[in-house]
Amino acid sequence: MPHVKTQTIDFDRPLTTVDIVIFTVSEETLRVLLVRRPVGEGEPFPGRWALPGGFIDTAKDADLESCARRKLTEKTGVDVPYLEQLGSYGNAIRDPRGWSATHVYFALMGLDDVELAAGGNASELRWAPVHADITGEALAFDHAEILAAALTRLRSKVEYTSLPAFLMPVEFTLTELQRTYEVILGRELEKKAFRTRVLAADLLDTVPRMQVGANRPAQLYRLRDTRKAHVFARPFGSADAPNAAGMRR
Amino acid sequence: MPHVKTQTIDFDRPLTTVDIVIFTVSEETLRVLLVRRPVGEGEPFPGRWALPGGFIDTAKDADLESCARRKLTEKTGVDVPYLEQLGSYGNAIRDPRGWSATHVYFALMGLDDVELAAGGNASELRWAPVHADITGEALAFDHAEILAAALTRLRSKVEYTSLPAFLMPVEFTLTELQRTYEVILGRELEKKAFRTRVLAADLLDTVPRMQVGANRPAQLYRLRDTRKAHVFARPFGSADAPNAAGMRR
DNA sequence: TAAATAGTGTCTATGAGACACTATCAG
DNA sequence: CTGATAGTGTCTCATAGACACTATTTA
Repeated sequence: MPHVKTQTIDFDRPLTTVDIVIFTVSEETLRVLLVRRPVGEGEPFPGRWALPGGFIDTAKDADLESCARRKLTEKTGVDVPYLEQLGSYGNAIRDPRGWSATHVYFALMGLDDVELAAGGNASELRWAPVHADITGEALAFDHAEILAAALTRLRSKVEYTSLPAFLMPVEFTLTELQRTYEVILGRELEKKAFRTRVLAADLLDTVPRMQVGANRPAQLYRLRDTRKAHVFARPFGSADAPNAAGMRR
Repeated sequence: MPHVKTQTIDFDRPLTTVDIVIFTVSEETLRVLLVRRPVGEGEPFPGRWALPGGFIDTAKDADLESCARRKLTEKTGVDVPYLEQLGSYGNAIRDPRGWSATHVYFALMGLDDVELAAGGNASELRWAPVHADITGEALAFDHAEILAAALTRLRSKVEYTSLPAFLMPVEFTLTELQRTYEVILGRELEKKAFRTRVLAADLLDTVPRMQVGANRPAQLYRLRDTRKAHVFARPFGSADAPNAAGMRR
């Protein structure tokens, strides 16, 4: 009898969910994890792609964040290194079942060791590339709008934080990290300025190995603090956008 | 019969509220609006001070933000110039009535023309000064924690945005604006650097009047865009904290 | 006149941007 | 050797910080 207490409250309770926008980078492409909506009786948006998430289980979830972590672990099989709240979205029309609100989390992960183990059926889960117009895709609910907000947040924070380091495999070179910045920002950064800043920030530990290839070997690094992002005093610049900070949230 | 549809959903619905942290500055003091909890049958935290807010009215509120605006207008009688989402807080224990989640908004307003008209009884509503230890006060629910988060957000954004301009009366001098920055940041700023930055940002319109007093008159300004904050490329500095940006959210 | 606050001139230090330069590998 | 990418030296420019200076009012 889950609704015994409801009568003591004067207002109807909105449907409440938690959704997660989780990004990664692979093949020099920013990607977001999507799941396919189930097809069934009374299911909204059957068969459409959606952000991972779902209803809060008030019996199992102690709070919103652990609900988000639970859902992520169910999908990716790993404990994500970076998780923050993006915001919440609630209105009368986003869910055909009624007034609903979703608490949205924003997560980043590297892709070295992970397979999307979950669910069995791989067609139900995919790392979708984030093209320029992905926010126009026919995602379920208002998830296209939420994804757009997450992208804005990501791009904005990448301007002045070390967030891209959370999108890397465990070990990486400075050039690879710079490429991740460039992929997200959609512009090139100046090599010397980038390296000076990142190294001065003391974010990275060198690992005593080099990445070899058909050229001069590159020093490998790994994140020193895998839980907290670094904030640079100034945004990354570029030739055309000397003050490209955008709205920082 | 508000709960007819509930049986189609497998999970219990958390209680859902919207709360607002609204700041202002008066008498060189940062203040937050608090309301007294009602005393009555089944009311949690009776008589305690709390952030303004309450249940979503799914019949009247089209979305979360309009719910927040409705509650603010009920309390302050004005349309607040700055409103953004702070985040959401939900867990099993914050409300004795059950698993609950609140969507929290962050608002700023100037105090020139406003009386707390609402409610009639003035003892139910107050602009509480934000002292160093206000977050230890015995606010209702987890509102002390939410207030602490809002303060962190405010202080963080004041380092690199024009947010304090939204805390000013309609017309103000540069020195008064600088004082507001200093009150919030808890440290003094360098006059010349402050003025150069603010004027270069092209945020303000001069009004063709001066503020007179027992000294040289000061130019009066007003905000050019009363809806959008400006983001400075670098944080405001100080003697002791050349890189005092903190975590920007 | 003094007191008080408004507002400016100017020097220095810091770090980003540009870009050419050197370094070290495979083949 | 060449090709390719890693990594550095160094100059210029913008702007913050410091702080002393001038400006304009009332009493």
